[in-house]
Amino acid sequence: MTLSPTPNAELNLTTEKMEKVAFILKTTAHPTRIAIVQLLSNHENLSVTDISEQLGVEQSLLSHHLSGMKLKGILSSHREGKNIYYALKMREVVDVIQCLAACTFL
Amino acid sequence: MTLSPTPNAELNLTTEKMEKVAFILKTTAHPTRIAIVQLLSNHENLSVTDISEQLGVEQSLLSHHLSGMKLKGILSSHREGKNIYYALKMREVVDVIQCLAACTFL
DNA sequence: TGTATAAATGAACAACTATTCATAAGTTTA
DNA sequence: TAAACTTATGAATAGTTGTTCATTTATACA
Repeated sequence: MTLSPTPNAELNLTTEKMEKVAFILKTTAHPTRIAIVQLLSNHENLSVTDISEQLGVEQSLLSHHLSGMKLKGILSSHREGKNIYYALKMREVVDVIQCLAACTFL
Repeated sequence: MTLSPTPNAELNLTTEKMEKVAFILKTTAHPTRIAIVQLLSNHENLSVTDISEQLGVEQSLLSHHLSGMKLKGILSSHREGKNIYYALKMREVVDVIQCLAACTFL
């Protein structure tokens, strides 16, 4: 049996916090970016080429998505030779996606 | 002690599901809309005027936000005399916000 | 019925986001 | 060092979202 994250807690965010939450949600709210999070939740590190091939998304477009997500703190990256490997940094977004994906009515 | 919603489950969404999740995230990803969810998570029903006063958001703008959220299934509404009362329909969005708000680094 | 109140709507515009394309910047290897 | 490979960047454009304002619709009440 499984409990909710913080059962029945009241939501009581400051304006600043709401802005920050909105900011992260906006960064996550795109099918391609959700696919990226999903891939990286199942593979510690992937190069841009790996991701591009897996998702069938063109290099440049993918790069734009990746650098945006990195800038906003969702992903991290490091170079290894010719390749740059991306990893999930803010793992909370996985729970966020999981939570909505579990809605049967979606 | 509290567990995560579905502990360590792998994320494995279809393209269609990713689109639906993105759709809901997008609808939530705005400070005013997060404030609306927060208000309605703490009060079963509120009229547009109530919300407008609480949030200091102008009637027409608020109305646009509310009808969008209703259209997308996040809120419901019913009329009582002159007033229209809104309520939270998709309670999962509270968990989504809660989850991100709990990130200490935000 | 006329006036007041509550909320929705639609058009216009501003602001932001996504996508494409061409090019540049690192890195490796011949 | 030149060629090949991998990724990033920037400009241009298309598409979407947010905001404002004026107007309309619905209801209540004098």
